Amino acid sequence: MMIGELSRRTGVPTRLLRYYEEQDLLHPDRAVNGYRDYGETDVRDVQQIRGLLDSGLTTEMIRAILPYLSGPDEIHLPPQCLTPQTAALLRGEIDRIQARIDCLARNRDRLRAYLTVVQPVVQPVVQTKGEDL
Amino acid sequence: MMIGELSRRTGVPTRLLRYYEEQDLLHPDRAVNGYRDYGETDVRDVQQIRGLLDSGLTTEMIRAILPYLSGPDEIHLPPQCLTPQTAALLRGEIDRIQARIDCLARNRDRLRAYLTVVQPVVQPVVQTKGEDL
DNA sequence: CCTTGCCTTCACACTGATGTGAGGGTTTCA
DNA sequence: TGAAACCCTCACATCAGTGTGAAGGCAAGG
Repeated sequence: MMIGELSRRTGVPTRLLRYYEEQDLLHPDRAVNGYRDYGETDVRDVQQIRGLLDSGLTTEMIRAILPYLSGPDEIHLPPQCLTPQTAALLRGEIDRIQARIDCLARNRDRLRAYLTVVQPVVQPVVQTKGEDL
Repeated sequence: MMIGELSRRTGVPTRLLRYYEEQDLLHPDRAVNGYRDYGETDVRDVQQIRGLLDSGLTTEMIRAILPYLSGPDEIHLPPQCLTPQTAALLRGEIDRIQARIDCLARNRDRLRAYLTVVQPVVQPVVQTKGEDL
């Protein structure tokens, strides 16, 4: 499919799809006329990229792990592709993701705690006539 | 305390402390000579700010909620200071953080699954004399 | 007094992720 | 043939968060 369709199907502007290619996250084929030619799997990949970017990962990290996230269930890479170095790299990325999760969870908890302290109970509705906000 | 000490105690460069002030997140007093004069609570505030920034909140959001977060345990502001809008905003942010956590956890699990499939068992320890990692 | 090490403001610059538009080719359809 | 709707590259702009350095004031100590 061409870039416009991928954009429509993912909701991601074409500008970003080109940017992700520039960042080596997507590798569409090129048609004879030079148009990018995306495959079906790119839809999922793009959503994956968006989610990870939004979660605070850099394109660099995503570039490192994306190949191993591609298949939903099926692993297509033969085991010997996983060199010790790659395995170590993956473990490192997992750790970093975990650290990020911890950080986010911590701050989520802080915000939640605050919210419950300050608003212990959701006010049913206004019972006085004044609007004091 | 002066900016240098706060910087040392929080690990945040002075440049950023000034930036946060410019963004209306910190409000140090000024000594007669013009030096910024921070209080003890600012240490916690700065860490708070760092965490929230790192969690993807903008300075604008933080500015909106920080006044309510200042006390470590004690909330001294009356609850009506938190407008319903701000509360909603806060809940929205919490939800978004949660979504990020979910996304990251999902992908972390995938990477782990990939590793365990491809490397079903962690080699106990080196039993041969080579160090190959 | 002079150096050293704080502090001040100002300001330019970079990065990553994005928006936006110019200038131009291609395909399709009327 | 011409307009519409695609596509291309290039490039400048924005935004938040930072780095960095210049130019200078203040304080303490030899």
